[in-house]
Amino acid sequence: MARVAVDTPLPHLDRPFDYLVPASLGEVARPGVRVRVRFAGRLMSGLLLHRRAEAEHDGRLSPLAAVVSAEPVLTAEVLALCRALALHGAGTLSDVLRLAVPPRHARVEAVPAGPPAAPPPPPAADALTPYQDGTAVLRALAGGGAPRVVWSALPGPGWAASLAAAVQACLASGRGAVLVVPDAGDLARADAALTAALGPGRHVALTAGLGPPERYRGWLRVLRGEVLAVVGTRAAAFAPVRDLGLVAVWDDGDDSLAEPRAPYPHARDVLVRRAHLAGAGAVIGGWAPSVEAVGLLGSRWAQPLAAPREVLRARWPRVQPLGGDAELARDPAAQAARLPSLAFAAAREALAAGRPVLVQVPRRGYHPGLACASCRSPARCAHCAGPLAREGSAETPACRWCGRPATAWACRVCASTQLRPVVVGDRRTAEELGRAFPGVPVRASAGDHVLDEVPDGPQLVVATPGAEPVAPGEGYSAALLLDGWALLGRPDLRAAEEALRRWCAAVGRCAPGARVIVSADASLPVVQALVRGDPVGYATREAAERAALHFPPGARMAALIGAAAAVAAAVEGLVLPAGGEVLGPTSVPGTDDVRAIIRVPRAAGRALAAELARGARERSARKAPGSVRMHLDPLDVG
DNA sequence: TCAATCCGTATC
DNA sequence: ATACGGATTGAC
Repeated sequence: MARVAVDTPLPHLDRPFDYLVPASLGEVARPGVRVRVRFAGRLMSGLLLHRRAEAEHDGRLSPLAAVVSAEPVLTAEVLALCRALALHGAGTLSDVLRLAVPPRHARVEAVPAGPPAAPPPPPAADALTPYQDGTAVLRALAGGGAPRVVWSALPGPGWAASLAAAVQACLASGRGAVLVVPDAGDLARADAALTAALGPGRHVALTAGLGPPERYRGWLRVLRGEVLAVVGTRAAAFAPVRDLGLVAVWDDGDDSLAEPRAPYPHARDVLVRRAHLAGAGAVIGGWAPSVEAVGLLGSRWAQPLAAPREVLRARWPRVQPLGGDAELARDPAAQAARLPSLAFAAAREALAAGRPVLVQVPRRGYHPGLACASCRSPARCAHCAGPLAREGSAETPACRWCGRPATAWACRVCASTQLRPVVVGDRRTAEELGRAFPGVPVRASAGDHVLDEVPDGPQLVVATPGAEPVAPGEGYSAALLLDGWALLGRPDLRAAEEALRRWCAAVGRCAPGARVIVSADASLPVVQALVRGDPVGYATREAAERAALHFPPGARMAALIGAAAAVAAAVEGLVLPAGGEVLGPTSVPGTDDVRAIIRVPRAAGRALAAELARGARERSARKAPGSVRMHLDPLDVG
């Protein structure tokens, strides 16, 4: 008898089914193999979960139609992880398994397994020395322990070597390691650091850019134990590493780590859960760890890993905020080149020393939000604290969560009753800078023209957040972070956290002693956090504030998206946990869909996920018309 | 009384 | 989706 997870999209069939194992398949029908089974009269794919003597089902059993290949592609550890993720995200096991187990590539699979992984060379240097207890973390990993840390990385290119040192220490204990990074640029840097630390051939890099055969080849090498270490983009969080001893994620606040397919697991959550279930160590960090990561400190699941204050102070650049519009208006240089004189001076200084200057400008195309005309805090709904926006040419702005019109609005911070739209920066910045510094080369890195690195020498490097090229040596000598209020004024509850993460990414590319000018108000806590180099302190404060406003992660939210009638019926059929509320539905701009938001106290999060899953099973069992997408802990509730 | 058809429900 | 069972209908 074999228990099989059948690959069906129907939520009410989200449970294992029992099949007889024909004698001819007795040997190959092992746990984890891909199978074909007859299911409701049709031949369907599935994964063999386990073999049992007794069937749970009392009816007649069908035989397995075929074992697709003898490769046990689903390990017990990854199965347990997928089950936990499905439960947490109100999704089906099949949906999560599709994310965890890549499609088969028969030709690649036919190549026999190579020799098992050799032990790594001894560590050459301790790349965690600058951090308080960094050496202890490496020692614990090398000794078979499972330290879990939220890591605030010092600025500079050393982050990749630090992570490679952690992976190397884990490998030294005979266990495997998974490292996840947000994008191809960071992957190349982490890959190089791992090669430097471990030598060639002791790890694999997994990314969609490889193409299916190459990617499957690498994935199989991991599954077969030919390598014990993996670095990759978000799907690599599921890599079937043997004897998992360490998970690590770099820059965990980057939203490319959020999986866009249901049930939308975030690579950080995948890895945290995996470390928890497997008893592995964890390094979650970046130049600015996310509010969610810092939440792991509050619950004592992880310990902070940071440099001592004097090390940080020596390494952190001098950050000078430019203040608000009033200051700009008094500044004649600002009117000339739209560049305040302070920024102009910092750039000139670095260029004169023959060094590159980073200019960070926001991307265009953000949803225009509304802010307080007086203190510029994002405008929030008086009822549910959702973000306000003006739909089309409507006179009265409305809440993007619950849809209530904001009549008689008053700012929560300064009590002003005036609203104003947030101004977003534009592409002319690069040309204006070029005019301000004639003869100095201007390089742009944005969108589909991202530069990986720039050569040495005086130059202006204009980049959108996330596209900052690496500068030679320790980094840029100056950075100008423009249009800060545009980043801060986005109608998104994570706007300030995201602005800080992007600013810290720019700081991370700066050399010691660099000057950083940020065009944002010095009195804002998020700007002070940048000046002090204290993103974790900011995230801690932000988490407390969000809890007071019933925002995630202080509360749990779910978004239900689909046709109006389907969403209404789905919401109607739910029995919400105590303290739960429904916001909306409101229309989703640019689509025919609507979105309802369900918000419950944090303690009721598990109950909410269970109830949403029950609702989905019920709707699919009675073939309710229309489909409703459910997204727990959505990032974009703005 | 039997066969054809419809509808609901389970899918091993 | 598809298959199966039970109920329903219509003809002899």
